[in-house]
Amino acid sequence: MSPVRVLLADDEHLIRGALAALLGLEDDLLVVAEAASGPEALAMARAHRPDVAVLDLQMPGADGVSVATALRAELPGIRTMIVTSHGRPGHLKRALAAGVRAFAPKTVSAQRLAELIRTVHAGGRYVDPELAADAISAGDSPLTAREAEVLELAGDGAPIAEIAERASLSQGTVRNYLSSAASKLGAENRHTAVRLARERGWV
Amino acid sequence: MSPVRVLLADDEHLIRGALAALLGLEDDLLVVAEAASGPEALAMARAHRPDVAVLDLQMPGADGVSVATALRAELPGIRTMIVTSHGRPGHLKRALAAGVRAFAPKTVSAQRLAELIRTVHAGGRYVDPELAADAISAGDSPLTAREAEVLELAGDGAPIAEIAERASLSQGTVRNYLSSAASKLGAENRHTAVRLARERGWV
DNA sequence: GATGCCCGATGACAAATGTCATCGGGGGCC
DNA sequence: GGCCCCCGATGACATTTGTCATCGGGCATC
Repeated sequence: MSPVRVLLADDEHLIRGALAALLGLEDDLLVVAEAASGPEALAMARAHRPDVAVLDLQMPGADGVSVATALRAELPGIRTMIVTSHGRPGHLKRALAAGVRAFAPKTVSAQRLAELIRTVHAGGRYVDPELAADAISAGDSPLTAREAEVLELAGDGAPIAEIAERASLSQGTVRNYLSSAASKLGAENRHTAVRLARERGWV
Repeated sequence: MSPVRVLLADDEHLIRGALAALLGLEDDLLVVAEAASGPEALAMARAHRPDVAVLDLQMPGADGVSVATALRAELPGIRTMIVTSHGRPGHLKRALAAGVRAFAPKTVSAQRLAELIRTVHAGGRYVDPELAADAISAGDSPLTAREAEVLELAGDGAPIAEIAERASLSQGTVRNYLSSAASKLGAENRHTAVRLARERGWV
């Protein structure tokens, strides 16, 4: 049986290299390409047509989920999986929506990762139980589209005036949205609301 | 010549294992212990007395710098180095103050890391040029001790009243400190001030 | 001993923000 | 059609926050 052709994408050279070396020890796995950024991962996928793409969540240029989305559209034959250090519920949700087949934290062992790659290649799926539990307990976002949008614009601490301008809304409207978003999240001001929404992956 | 005895501490099993495997390939390096948390790293250091401790910056329990500080006090014979994903200027400064001999991002290759371990073992020092440049350009914190403290308490978006209570200060005083801190940082409100200070590693 | 800086506080004022009621338009659903 | 929810807006009001001047105490430095 021919080996599973794997694409590794992670911006940390240290990890990527080490991983490539370890996975290379498995007889049935073959790392055919490596990438250090989102765009590079896409390019490598186009060039090498791997069976499975192992993507880090945070990469320069485009994050793992964006890459997965692009791959799904362009090269649906490639199965994607996400490996990440900080798994937030929203990421998992976004990832699954993007057709990612597996989602695991970097705390798994290389041995386990190799198994996951095989599972994914065989058409299986996997989600880290702990992350799944978090995602389920976080539930769905109670925020409306505009509330989320405004909340996101408020993310870097910008004043209302700036948010209003960037969202092309009146300041009053912005304040109303922020107020209702904060109340839905149980926050006492928009800044904690932003933090909570981020923790739950709703922005 | 006897090999360099190395302690590896990183909470991400995937990386730690991969790293251990790769470094193990080097004839002159010997990974004698691994740890997944700060306290565990300390325990392992006491038990195995490595020559060099390679510490991740962010670990549960105690971060790399704390571990380095503790090691310096308790086992000064162990040379420490920090490897990290997100190198912020303040971390570098704290690390050097803690007697860390090398500071590198995880974007280096395993080969390079092996070299660094040898360098550190030989008594040398190394700081990633880019991180060093950042640290230098970020300069010293213009914040006074209380300003920084209050700014940190403001970190999660807490209202003034809560900050005042937690800092045992009057609300007016808190507002004054936040105001002066924001003005020193060129921010238009405390929230962006917090963000800027964090980016520069001043909190 | 004067000077300067940090600490901690107060008062006053202006500006930003949060909250609420209310309005009109649009769309989905029973 | 009636109901509900979202969108976008306005006005009014209370609260929070930012800004500034000012004060006194402590501490270091020249």
